[in-house]
Amino acid sequence: MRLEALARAAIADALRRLSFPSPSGEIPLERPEKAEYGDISSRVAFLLAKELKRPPQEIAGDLAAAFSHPAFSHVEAVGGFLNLTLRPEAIREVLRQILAEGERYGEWELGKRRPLQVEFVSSNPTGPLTVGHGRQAALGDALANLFSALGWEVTREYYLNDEGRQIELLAQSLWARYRQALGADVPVPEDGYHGDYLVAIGEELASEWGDRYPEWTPEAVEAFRGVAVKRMMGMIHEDLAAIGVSFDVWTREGDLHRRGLVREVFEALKDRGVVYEKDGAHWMKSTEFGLARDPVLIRSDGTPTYLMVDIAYHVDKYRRGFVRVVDVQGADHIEEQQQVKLALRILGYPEEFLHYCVHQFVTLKGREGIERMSTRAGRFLRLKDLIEELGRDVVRYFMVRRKPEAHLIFDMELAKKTSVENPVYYVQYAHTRIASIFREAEKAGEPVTRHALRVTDLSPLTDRDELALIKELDRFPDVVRRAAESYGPHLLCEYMEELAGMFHPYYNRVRILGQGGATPARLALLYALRAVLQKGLSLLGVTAPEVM
RNA sequence: GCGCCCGUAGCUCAGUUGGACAGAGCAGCGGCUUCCUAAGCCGCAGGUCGGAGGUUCGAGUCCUCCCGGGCGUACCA
Repeated sequence: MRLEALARAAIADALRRLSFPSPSGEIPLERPEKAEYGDISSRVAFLLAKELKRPPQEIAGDLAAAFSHPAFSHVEAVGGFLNLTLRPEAIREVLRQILAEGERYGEWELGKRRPLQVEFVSSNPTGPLTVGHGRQAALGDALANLFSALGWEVTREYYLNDEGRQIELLAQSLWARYRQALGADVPVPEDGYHGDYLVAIGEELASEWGDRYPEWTPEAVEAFRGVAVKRMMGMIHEDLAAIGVSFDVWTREGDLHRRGLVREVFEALKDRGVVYEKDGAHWMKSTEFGLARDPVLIRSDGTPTYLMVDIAYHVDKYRRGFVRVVDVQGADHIEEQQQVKLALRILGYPEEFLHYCVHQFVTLKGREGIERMSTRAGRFLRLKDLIEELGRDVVRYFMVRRKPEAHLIFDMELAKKTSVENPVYYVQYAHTRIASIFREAEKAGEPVTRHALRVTDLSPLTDRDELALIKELDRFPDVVRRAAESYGPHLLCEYMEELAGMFHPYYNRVRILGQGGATPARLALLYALRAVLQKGLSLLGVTAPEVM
């Protein structure tokens, strides 16, 4: 049994013995920072104070007196808190269980193999991916990994918006570059795409097609749109390959139209009476439901807006059987999200179906001219280039290290020059050191396999750092769960940095090899630690190197 | 104006469902290597948790207002 479960059972037992009521919900537990407060503490007495009409400290005192559980060596009531101290054997038992679970330690079965979708990146094919998309790629992929670990059947999906006005502008921008390559003085449209990346493609097309498209005719639109989207998708695939993210499903906006779904969902909204006509367009009555404004669903020219398609897309997701959908999106989509959620609510879809992981933007520090990135203005740093410069591990780790809803200041110079003090290296180095010990241990004929270590005598593990490490390892499954359910992979970074920060001093102080009976026991501890580091890093899409 | 997010040490940020004297890394200063990788370890210094009220036995955490920053407020996506 895990330590928290142990403590809950013991406290519940004491409550029963005293005929005290149980608090509504779980018995609250904490891991106190100070050693003198024990291994686990509970403020359950505070919760019962009102109901029992007695001061918390009295209740805690009674609980301490009635407390009796073999896993705990002593109990103390301090200032209303109930502080529990575990017996070392109970802590070591946790290690044995971790070794029994092996590489699966940290996984859950909460998802029960139900289908869950993570939609992320979904960048329009109007340019390569920038470092901003990098945050989303790292975040989405980590969340997908985390939900897999919770036992969900996860689908990674990319929504491809390959139609509409932006694509038209892209095509026209490319055509302008093509004309320029042929010596014509054709400017890129002011609200078009000004990035360099279209210049080279324009030149290629000039030499391939010659003067075939002198005017911006419907034929030209068709030709350039096709080429532009194809080439942009090529770049996006390169960027995704660079960061190591791959998708299971690509959904194109055009598919939704062709299936008649957009029309059908619009009609459904109309049937619910939440659509009205004004100025030739169809609007949704969102203000009646408390939102800031009414959005257009169908333009006066009869074409559906992005929002309308987005609503239909989510209906489609539901029909495809997803029990839960997580959309990773930038903060500039918040209003859109409110509108989609409202529409789904009106249509009667369950509230818990759609979740958004909203993230703020990445600011690049140390690169002149691109502090405020804009694909359209051609002012950005390509994700692939960043990764080539810093390495995939550093980029991925940095991108998820901060909570999504906070701005991320990516200090280029720091990320580069601190390759020595970088937190990702700090964590990876802990793994590398353990790997190194295991190489030496094997040479020395010590037990190194899980099979051998799970039956080894753990009683030599009496050092305070050793017991503290085991207690920290015990937290891992909860961290995984919380990181997933709160859409905060940064919690995993924090945890692993803590773990590495406990291991390095221990390593420095305590020798593992050549210590007689203590050696196998310590190897057992390090085996579990290595497994957790591996698992944690892999959940973030970061490697766990054997050698650095 | 309205909506959402952020404001914690010089810098970048953590901080469970409110809890026991506010944490980490970097930067700064001073130490540590006959031994499993020094990409490491030990120590010092550094903060009126943006401000003001309020709720509570207890507020960095919840509520209100204010200040500062970001994003949105399109028949763009």
